[in-house]
Amino acid sequence: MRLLLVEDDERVAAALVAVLGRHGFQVRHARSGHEALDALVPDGNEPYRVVLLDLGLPDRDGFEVCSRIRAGSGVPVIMVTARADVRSRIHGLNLGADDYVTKPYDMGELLARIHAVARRGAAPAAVAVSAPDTVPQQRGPLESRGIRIDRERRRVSVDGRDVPLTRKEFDLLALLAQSPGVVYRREQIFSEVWRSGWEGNGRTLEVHIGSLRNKLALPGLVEAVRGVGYRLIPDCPTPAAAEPAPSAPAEH
Amino acid sequence: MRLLLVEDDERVAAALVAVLGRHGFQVRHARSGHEALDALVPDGNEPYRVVLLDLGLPDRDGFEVCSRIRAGSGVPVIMVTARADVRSRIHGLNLGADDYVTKPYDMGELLARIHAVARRGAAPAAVAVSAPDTVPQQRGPLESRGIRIDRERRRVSVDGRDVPLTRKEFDLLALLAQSPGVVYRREQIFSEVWRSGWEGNGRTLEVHIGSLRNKLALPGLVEAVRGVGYRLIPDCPTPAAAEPAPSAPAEH
DNA sequence: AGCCGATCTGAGCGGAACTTGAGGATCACG
DNA sequence: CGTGATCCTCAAGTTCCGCTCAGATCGGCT
Repeated sequence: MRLLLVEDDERVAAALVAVLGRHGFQVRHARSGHEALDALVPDGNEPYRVVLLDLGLPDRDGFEVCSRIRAGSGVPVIMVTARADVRSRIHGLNLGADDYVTKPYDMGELLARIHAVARRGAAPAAVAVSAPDTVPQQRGPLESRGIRIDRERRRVSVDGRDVPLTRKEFDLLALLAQSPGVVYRREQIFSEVWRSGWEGNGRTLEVHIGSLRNKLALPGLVEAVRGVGYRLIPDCPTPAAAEPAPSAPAEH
Repeated sequence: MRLLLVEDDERVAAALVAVLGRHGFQVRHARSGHEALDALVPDGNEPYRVVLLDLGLPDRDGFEVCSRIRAGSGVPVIMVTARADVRSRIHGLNLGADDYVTKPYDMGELLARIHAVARRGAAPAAVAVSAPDTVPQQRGPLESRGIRIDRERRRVSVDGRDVPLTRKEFDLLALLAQSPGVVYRREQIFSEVWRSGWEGNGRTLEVHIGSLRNKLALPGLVEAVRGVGYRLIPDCPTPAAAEPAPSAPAEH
């Protein structure tokens, strides 16, 4: 049974490889998200039955890797991270992770969880090769359409112009900007930006979206999806078309 | 989306039913393991998409119920219990539970986990397994016949052309596309696409099917099955050969 | 306390989405 | 070939939902 381990810490990785190996897994070790995505491209070999996504500190990247994996494949993903707060858990699960385990964890439990997701049988590697990088998504301060979002300083600028945002506005934007194009449902937004489990009573969300739109002054950027939620329109004109690229699985 | 809640404490159950209902689940409440097992017997209704197994004190029974459920069905099971020790967790997971959540839990996280296990859909251990190549492809973008359905982005494109769909149209298409070729009964469609098991009064369903057909502009794609429901015609011209109608839904 | 910005709530508006009803087309079956 | 049931289309209603504005409430700061 093949398993893909994504882990940047060599020592942790070595230990895991050893244990997992002893339990019958054939482990492939990827040291970065990029390497992981490469490894997941179908190559005729037996596909991976589960991905163990364990990015130590740069967790932002972990989330991003997860959603990219999800964009092209249905492999079960277990996120393993030190970030134990509920927000992160919910966020990770909403991005498509199948399970979310926080460190420190019990090895036995991790194994049990791996088996639990693996026995569900991965949906057959989903769509063909296509859609490897349909959505360009920078790392670090993410940028698209002239918007620059600095998560650490919680600052946003449009075309160099600094735009002061309130807390909620920023969180909202940061969430949507995580995966431009993806539709975030209202409940999902509430559980990630507000305290989880909170149902917006009034027009709260709309009001904040409204003021966010005003401040950014980029018409059409934040799009409402009727009856569902909101999304950011990515800069590439036709993102949906996604270009099946009939002849060439042109990977950048 | 139907959900089976197994919970012996009336108050906890009531609260959960309320919250889950608000989040679009059609909840059936079983007060005991026995009742739960009864409820899981296939009865022609839409099957449960997930079981929330929350046995407060008589936990012994909880494990047993879980393994019995697993013996007869492939529904995803989430165990919710106060027993937090690693032993119990491992035991529960090894018995076939898909996730194990300990009280007290965060409602938002529970919801996220419910969605996570429901997302991948039950491996239908049910009867209708027949068709071998109609693996319900639950994750990632769906694609067939030049139609690309991206559920995350709620976008559909036909031969690269972006086709804007309304909520109902999209949900309808996404449902049918889950298993091309399989016939979805009207009631089933209503309970999936329209929340709460409300049987459509007028020509609602037909109208939506109509506009969906118009927008997709792929004649013959969405086929009406007289007196039953609708289905998508898969791209493989005729998986017909396998039409011995073994356990055919005898139309009397 | 008093100020001020941030957040929340409620009412009204406009438009998109949904529903309904009637008439015509099609199908299954005698 | 006739008949009833079922499905499709079209053109109204009707509901729902997101947007905006204005005022209320909350919370931090001096």
